[in-house]
Amino acid sequence: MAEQHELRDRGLRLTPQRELVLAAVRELGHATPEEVAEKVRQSHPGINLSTVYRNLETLENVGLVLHTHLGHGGATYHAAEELTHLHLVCGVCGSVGDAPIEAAASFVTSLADDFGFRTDVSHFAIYGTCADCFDPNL
Amino acid sequence: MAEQHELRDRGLRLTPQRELVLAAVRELGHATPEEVAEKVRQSHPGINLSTVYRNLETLENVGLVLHTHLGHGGATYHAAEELTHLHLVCGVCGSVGDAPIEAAASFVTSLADDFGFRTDVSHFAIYGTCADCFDPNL
DNA sequence: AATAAAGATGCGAATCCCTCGCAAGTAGTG
DNA sequence: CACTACTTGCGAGGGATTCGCATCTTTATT
Repeated sequence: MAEQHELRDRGLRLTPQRELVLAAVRELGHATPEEVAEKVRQSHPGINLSTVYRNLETLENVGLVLHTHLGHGGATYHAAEELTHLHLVCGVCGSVGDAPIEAAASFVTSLADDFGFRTDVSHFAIYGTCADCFDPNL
Repeated sequence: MAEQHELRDRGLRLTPQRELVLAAVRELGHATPEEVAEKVRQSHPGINLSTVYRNLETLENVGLVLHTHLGHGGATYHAAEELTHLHLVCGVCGSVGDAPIEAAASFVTSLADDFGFRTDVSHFAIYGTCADCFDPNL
């Protein structure tokens, strides 16, 4: 249960940077590498952006972290265990809303049944306009 | 019906570059700015990449073209009228498969009803693993 | 047709985001 | 405590996109 184990059990070395990157992703919910770096710098000012990128990649390789492309360009990282919702990305305000994964269940099933396509919910980003930005007058 | 009108009617000037960019997007189905530029160069070798970017943006502003983020990083552009399908992006081979938009109809409806979220099908990219890359042994 | 004003284009520089290479530092092992 | 492999920091490198600006075109007007 100690954090050390989850890293070492997966064959990773325990470095302060690595642990901080993972902790940051978990705290932030979803964040860009830049945001993760900023978070980590609160307790470890010297961390290098390259290190953040490399650790995110490493953590993703062992399944502790996942990334999604939410549109703008950069990737967004999530802790693997927090992926219990869909991401509703608003193209107007850029906000990322959540919706329960079950909302997509039948959709996912029909894609699998009809097209043999296995939808990866972790990479599932939905674009549109959120309720706040949707103006009936337009 | 003439192409001139669809551009001028939307307040845009008619330039050879603009028309060629639009034509290229229509011919290509979906393409990156780079690919559009390459296509345009077949008949207008001197076109500048900046011009392609600017025109894609302009055409998008007036609704003739749309873009999606298919994951890798760069945006992919589509002619607005050709958006009659969903994009199933395979994370393994990178292929972009199609599925009829109706497959998502009930999903879109429930997001609207339950969350007030208006899903923009044009920006709708679905990540997962295509039938060809899906190996039951994994 | 000639002309003026608004817009577009080309070009090069500048950014942004991310990746690399390398030397120095550090965790894990016996 | 020493050794080896993996990590980190740092700076350079690279690809994609954006910007600034001078020049040229399209359009609306004479």
